[in-house]
Amino acid sequence: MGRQPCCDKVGLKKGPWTADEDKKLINFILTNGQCCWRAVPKLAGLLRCGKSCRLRWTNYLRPDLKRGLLSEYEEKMVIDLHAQLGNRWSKIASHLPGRTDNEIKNHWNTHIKKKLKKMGIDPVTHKPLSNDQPQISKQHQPVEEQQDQQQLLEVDLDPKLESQFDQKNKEAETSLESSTITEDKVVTPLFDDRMDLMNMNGFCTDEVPIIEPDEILMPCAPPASSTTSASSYSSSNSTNFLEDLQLLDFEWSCNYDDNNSDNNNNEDNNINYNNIMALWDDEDFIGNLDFLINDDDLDGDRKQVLDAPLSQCSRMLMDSESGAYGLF
DNA sequence: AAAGGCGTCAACCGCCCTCCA
DNA sequence: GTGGAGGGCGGTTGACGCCTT
Repeated sequence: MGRQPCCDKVGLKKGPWTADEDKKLINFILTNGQCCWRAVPKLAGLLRCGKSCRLRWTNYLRPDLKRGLLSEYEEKMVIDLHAQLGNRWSKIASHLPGRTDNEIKNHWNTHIKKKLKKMGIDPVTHKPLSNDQPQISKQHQPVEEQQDQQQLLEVDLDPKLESQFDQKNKEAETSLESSTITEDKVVTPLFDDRMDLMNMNGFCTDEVPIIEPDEILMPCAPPASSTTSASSYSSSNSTNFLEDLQLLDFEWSCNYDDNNSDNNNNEDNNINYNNIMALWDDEDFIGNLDFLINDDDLDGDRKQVLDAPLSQCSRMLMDSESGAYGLF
């Protein structure tokens, strides 16, 4: 006998999620947190497999997700990490804040693979393609492509950081002869040092923890005017779920203070939770969610917002017991 | 304007791993 | 030690939109 299916598939809905289903799922997770996924569809009133709910949440609805194309820097990180880890997309994703394994996998297959092949690099081995395989001879390769190829091997750094990096790298060279991979962490002197420097610069990288049920990061735009109300925005000027949240009349501070971990106070949590629930009851908001689902034409400015470093994030915590969200 | 090709990506499938009774 | 449940992961599929002819 084969393994039993993860759920009874009879009568279960498949295919694209509707805004209403999204609402139900988010509603449920905001209320109860991420618990047993198998029970989620039943409790949330969804005709979906638990697995489908988990995927929908982790790949699309999670509030800390970045949307839009991978930045050049992220792309280079993916290539670098792929060279070390292979197709371990979740590991790679854990190094890229706000990106999912599915997103990275798709981007790899649709963009990066072609890019590397075009430049004569084998996307599997990350070595120059052998002669029997079609490749562009370097002699005949356009200069700019040769430059691209070189740049792919190096992650761009802020010039201010470059000198710091050089110094740190020298130290690293003395302690580590070569890159090594451990079970859970890529140990690449060059790469990790760059990561350290990025952290110094306020850009969160390195080991990005998988989101815990009680800890969710919210990218944060500059503090919105407190006069903005939930009912005053429309889908026409709102392209992003996260942005929309920030436009609302919440007392959400963007000045996240790590030492302020005491902020998990229930009163604030309840206030914010009520705001969020009110938000989900707002039909415009669901409209925006639908817009988000079909969001495929972000303009440059918005993409910048989406790519904003996590240093600009406020931190949204979900009380693991009450399931209520609170914000620092 | 219509048809076909192509690219993209959300979602599904099935295997694997971990945990726990 | 063993088997089942639940979740994670990587590969694949299919719907949809855009582009070309």
